[in-house]
Parts: sequence; C-alpha cells; structure tokens
Amino acid sequence: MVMSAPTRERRSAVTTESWKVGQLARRTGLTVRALHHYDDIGLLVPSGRTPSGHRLYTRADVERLQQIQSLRLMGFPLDEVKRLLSGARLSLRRVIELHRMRLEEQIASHTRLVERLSSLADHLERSDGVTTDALCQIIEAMTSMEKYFTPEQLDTLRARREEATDHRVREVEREWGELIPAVQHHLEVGTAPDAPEMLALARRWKALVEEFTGGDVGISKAVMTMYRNEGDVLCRRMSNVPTPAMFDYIGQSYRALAAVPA
Amino acid sequence: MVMSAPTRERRSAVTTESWKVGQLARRTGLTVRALHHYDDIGLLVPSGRTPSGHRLYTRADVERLQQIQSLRLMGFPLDEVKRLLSGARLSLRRVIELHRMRLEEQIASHTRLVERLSSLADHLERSDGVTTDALCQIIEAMTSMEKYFTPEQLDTLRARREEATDHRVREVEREWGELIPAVQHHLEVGTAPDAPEMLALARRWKALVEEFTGGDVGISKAVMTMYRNEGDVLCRRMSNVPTPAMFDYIGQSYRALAAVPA
DNA sequence: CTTGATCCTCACGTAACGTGAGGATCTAAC
DNA sequence: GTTAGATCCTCACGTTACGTGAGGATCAAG
Repeated sequence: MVMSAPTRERRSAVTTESWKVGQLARRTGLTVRALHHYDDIGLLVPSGRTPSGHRLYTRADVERLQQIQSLRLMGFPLDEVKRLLSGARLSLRRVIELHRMRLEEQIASHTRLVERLSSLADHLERSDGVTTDALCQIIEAMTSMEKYFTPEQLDTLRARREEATDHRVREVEREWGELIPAVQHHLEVGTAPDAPEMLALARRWKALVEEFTGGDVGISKAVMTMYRNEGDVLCRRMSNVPTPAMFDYIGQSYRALAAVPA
Repeated sequence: MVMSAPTRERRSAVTTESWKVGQLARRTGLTVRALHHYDDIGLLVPSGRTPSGHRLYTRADVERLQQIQSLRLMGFPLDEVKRLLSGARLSLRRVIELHRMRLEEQIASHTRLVERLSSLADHLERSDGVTTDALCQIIEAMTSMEKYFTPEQLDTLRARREEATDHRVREVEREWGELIPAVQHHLEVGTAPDAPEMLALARRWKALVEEFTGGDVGISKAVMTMYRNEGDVLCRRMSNVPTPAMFDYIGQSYRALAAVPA
C-alpha cells in the first residue's frame, strides 16, 4: 500500500544494512515519534548512531520491531511487550490469560453501557423535549432497576417494551398520569379504600401493573423491593411516582377487591 | 454498605444544609480527591467556603453531583457531562449515538483481540516450550490470515480446529514435517513431477490440504492468494513452510495426478 | 492546650504517544 | 560553495480522571 520512494531510500553500499527513523517509520507504518518513544522507554534502542547523532537501526532492530508489532497487535501494553521480549516466557500462558480476562471485563462493562445507552435513547425517542434533569431521572431509575432486577428480568422487560407500540407506551404513561393524581386525591380527602370509586381505580391500577410485570412473580417482587428501599428517594426526585402512603392505600383497595368478587 | 458515623455528621442547626468534602465523599462513594478534581475543572464548584477556605456544598450542589454521577454511570467523559449539564441538549441524541458508536467500536476491537488471544493460547497449548520468537511467528501467521480470510472463513477454520483432537493436530503437523522436506529433496535432485514417488507425495499433500480447507473453494482460494503475496516472507521467517518453487513443483504433480487416473 | 481527624494547596505520576519549538544535519541542485 | 527542502535531534507540554503523597492550616473534643 505504502509507496516508497526508492531514489530516497537507496544508500551507499557500505551502510545498506541500516535505516534511519524516517525510513523505518515508512516501512513499518509507525510514526517517527513512536520510534522515539520506544527508544525512550528502552523498548527498541537503535544499535547505532551516526556521528551526528541520527539513529541507525540494523536488521536485528527491524526484526525486534516486527516482534514488537506482533505483540502489540495482540493488545499487550508496551511494558508487557518489553517483558515478554526479554525472555520472561515463564508466565506466557498466564500473561495471555490475564490479558484476555482484562479485555473480557472491559467488553462486559462496555456492553452494559451500550445497553443502558440504547435504553436511554429509547426513552428519549418516546418523549421529546427532555430536560437534562429529566434525563438524569431516567438514568437514575434505570440504574436502580439494574440493582434490583436480575439480568434476565431486565431482558424480559426490555423485550416487552420493544414489542409494545409507541402508541401503547404513551397511552400507559397517560393513564398513570391520570391514576396517580386520582388516587392521591382520594387519599387526601379520606375516601375509604373499599369505596366503589377506589375499587375501580384499583382495578385499572392492577391492570397496569400486570401489564408491566407480565404476571412474572419475580419481577413484581423486585418492584416491591425496589419500591420499599428507594421509594421515598424516587418520590422526592421524580414527579408522577406514587408515594409509600399511596402504595399502602391502594394495597388496602387490592385486598378489598379480593374480598369482593368481581 | 458504608457505615456513617452520625455523631460526626451532625452539625449545628444553622449550617445543617451544607456539607464538607469528606462528608459528601462518604455519602456519594466518591473520593475527596475526585471532588477536588471536579472543582478544579469547574464541573462541581461548591457554592460556599468557610472563612478558613474549607469547601461547603449546598443541597443544590449535592443534586448536581447526583446528576453528574448519573451521567458518569452512562460512561460519558467528564467534559461531556459538563456540556450536557450546561444545557446543551441540542445534540442530546447525537451525543448518545456517538458515544454508543465509540463504545461499540471498542467492543468490536476488544472482541477481535480476545479471539486472537484464544487462538494463540490454543496454539501454545498444543506445542509446549515455545520461544518468544516462535510466538511472534504464530502471531504473524494469524494476522496474515486475518487479512486474507473473511470472518466467516476464520470461524469455519476455528471450528474445524476445535473439533479436531489434539492427537490429530500433532499428527498433521508431523506429516507436514515429513512431506515438506521430502518434496524439497525431490525438487533438489530433479525428480520428475510425474514420477511415482512424487505422485504418492502429491496424493498425501492433497489430502492434507483438503483436510485443512474442508473442500471449501473460498478457503483454498484465500490460501493461494495469501501464499502468492506473502509466501516468500513466510518462508524467510518461518521454517517448515513450502517455498514458492516447491509449490510450483507440487502443482505439476497435481496435474500429473489428474491426467493419470487413480 | 494538645491531639487526632479533617481540611487546604501544590505537584508529580499514570499510557502511548501527538504536537509543536528551536535548532542541527543531510542531500540534491544550482 | 551555497542554498533550499527534507529530515534529524532534544526538550517539553498536553491528553483522562483522578491516586498519592508532601507540607501545612483548621477543627472538634478532652
């Protein structure tokens, strides 16, 4: 690929077997600065210098450089490359295994990040004009969920949200937006939990919850746990989240629902 | 998880609403140094200072810090966090998308590295006592292959190697170790390509090649291309690789094989 | 008043070079 | 012999997100 300029590369017959930094850089695709750096850290010290101080690399140096590039292609950091080339093959397999584990950890962590970001982009697409504050609230909710749900449960939830239409998602949000203030109101004016209006609200509430959990007991348990531990924090930081008091209240309506058969 | 010491945390009623760095650090799980750093770069400048210069963080500061932590959880670098919090939501989706792409590139590159390392570990397990030089040769061969084979072909080859027993792999290596010098010998002494000994060698050669390619035309073509482009380099740097001349020679025997039905 | 905890501000170190600054040397052409 | 352009040299700062002291001031409690 690299077109070399043969007129410039040719040298006197005596010094044919040595190269200057620039030549070596062109041949190997590295930069001059990188070669200087390798010299600085003692990874590749040129065997010779001209009287004026210009670096001269011999064929042996070039071979070492090829080895360095090979090892760098495997992603080893420069100091490991140096150790490996200095004959520390005692631990060769362990070094590789460690390196692989480091990489896999990074892959896992980056994969988690990508999942979060996708999920975030998803949320943003549904609701336009988000403020940075709302953004952070979404993120907080997401990370809380990661703490309380198992990865499989998160997968299930994500799949369910993906298969739902945007329309339905907005509808659900609107419905919560109606339900929560309504229940709040009844709680404040002291409506009995088993009053017919509350039973009706409880039925709608239950339907929404079941649509979210999909009838999965593990998921609904996780929701409860999350709610118990973080509920008050969520309430203070997000609007449109039921307070623990409301939760109690609707729970009583639930029990009333169960007592009075539909 | 962190046990806070309430006796220490309690402050006089007047200053209840402010925290010093250490307290904030304990509450948020960050280090004091990190908070200093955020102050230095202007990401989170505490609203107040005591007369003696100690930082005092207000509730607003704590909220901003929570936002910072949210965005950091998504893997955004600090300067992006700063930009996002300064209300540059113009590009919110683009920022997220860019960030996601960066991460996915990294994942892809690390995944490639892990594959190489696994393959390398594989090779090392089959042959013990490798020198660093041999190691680099293996790496060079591997990266050459990545240049000439498509990812699917590499998958196929890897799968085939994995399903092969160690025993068979060693056997194949031993056989190449016999065949190559033998053919080299006949080439040097000038045996005719259609001589019976050469036909026998060609048959064995062909069987080995077919075992490697699995009859896949794409793979055998890729092998040929790689060989034409890198053959001489490979020969100079690795022992036990057929020279281009040998390749020509065995090709003639192939044609003789085809002419003379088995 | 002392003591231990906490606070402050520098300031260097990290990985692998990029990017000049300022100056010496080389090579070919005139 | 000189000169221009390419190439070489050695500093030395910048990059990320802090860690890790150094050396000293301040705070809270006994």
